[in-house]
Amino acid sequence: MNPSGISNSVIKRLPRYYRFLGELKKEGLTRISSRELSARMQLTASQIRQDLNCFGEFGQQGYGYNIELLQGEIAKILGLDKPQNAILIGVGNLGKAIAHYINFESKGFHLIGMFDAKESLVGQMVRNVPIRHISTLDEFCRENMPHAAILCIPKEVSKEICEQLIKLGVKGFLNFSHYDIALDHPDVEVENIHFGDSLMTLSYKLSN
Amino acid sequence: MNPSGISNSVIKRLPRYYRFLGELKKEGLTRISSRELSARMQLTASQIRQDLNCFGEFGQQGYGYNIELLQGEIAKILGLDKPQNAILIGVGNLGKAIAHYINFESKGFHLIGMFDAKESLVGQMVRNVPIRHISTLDEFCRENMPHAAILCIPKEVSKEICEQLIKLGVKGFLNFSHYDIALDHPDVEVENIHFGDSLMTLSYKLSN
DNA sequence: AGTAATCGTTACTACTTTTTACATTCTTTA
DNA sequence: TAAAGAATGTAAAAAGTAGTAACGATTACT
Repeated sequence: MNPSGISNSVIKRLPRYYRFLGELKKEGLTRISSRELSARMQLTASQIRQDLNCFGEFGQQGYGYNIELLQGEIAKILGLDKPQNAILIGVGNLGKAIAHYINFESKGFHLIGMFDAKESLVGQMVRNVPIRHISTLDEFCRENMPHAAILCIPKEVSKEICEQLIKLGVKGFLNFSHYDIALDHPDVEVENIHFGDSLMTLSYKLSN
Repeated sequence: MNPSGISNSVIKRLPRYYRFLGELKKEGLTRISSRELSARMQLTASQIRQDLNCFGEFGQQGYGYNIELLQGEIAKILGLDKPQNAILIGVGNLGKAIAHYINFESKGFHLIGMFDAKESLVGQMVRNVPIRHISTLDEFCRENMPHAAILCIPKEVSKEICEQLIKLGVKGFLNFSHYDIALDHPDVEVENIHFGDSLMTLSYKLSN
């Protein structure tokens, strides 16, 4: 169970609900029942009702859910309506791709800065955000107070930068490095994305 | 529980064991006890012993585990010793970064081809692998029989390409698109990586 | 040879997740 | 406007999972 009192499995399903509702909206639908939605999402109707019930009463008996309204509620639950400032550390191949590829705005964040140790990158713009030198991180954070950081840096430098960022008040990390962030900072939230681990897991599943 | 009879939570820990053992090796250590390893990895010793016990008896009473040997065993369990052929579909920002960034060889795979619909990309080389036109996918697969595909394509085209690949015998997917692969192909293995969902989850955790 | 260390393994406990079931409430239609 | 039908919200049960503790057995070390 999460600090918020909602189980992780429920929380992890929320973005998927959000996406599916977006599609239904695109299809021009205005209402849907838990039964219909369950068929589309390959879940049970009761699970959907129970998931939503964690956060409030968004449906109406005899009618179902208003798609637009429900999506809006989920957006609020996810905090998408109040974007948080984020910075990206490490603008190598991966970092650059992430910056180009991900639409932060629609996912609850506002990218306000990018940092790298490589002088030659400094000054370049990616999506109207300038790349700054890592030595200016402290100053930038004290002025702009980012809430979240996306870490696209090698494990070796992760520890130092993480501790620096946590001291500066960063509370959330999207972590692509293999460093185990903040194992003893209970107030820091981390989402890990480890390509390598996913590949090895896939390798396991294919070999067994 | 997995088809293999081992629970998913155990399997997901294997890559991390593998990585930690690699580090210990680098430090010049040759042996370690479950107790010492548990301290480093923030697990309980009991859990480590039980995890490993799913696959065999790799330690010795009174001694502990030989690091090199254990890492080798885990590599075998993960199938890293028998790399499988993989192809990458969609060589945009993300696909290109993945191709540059990930060392497939050390993670159980051998990248043998990349595909895109954009003519201007065709012929370019990334890490000595040529980009081919998507129209040649069928022919290539019939000749080279890839086991796995990394999907870096937009949702809209995912469905079609997935079905094509499954028909061609591809059994594993590393899926970056938001399409729900193979919901009714029980013999197809999928690892999903959804940046957007991870960001939204992080947004939730930061707002609640 | 005896002591200490450490594994492999079983059994237990706790937790989490999902499903079932139904009373309640709303919509719809005649 | 009343009755029938539809679908929710929610509590309680069931199923499934994961983690911990405990201990006999085995090996290393002095």
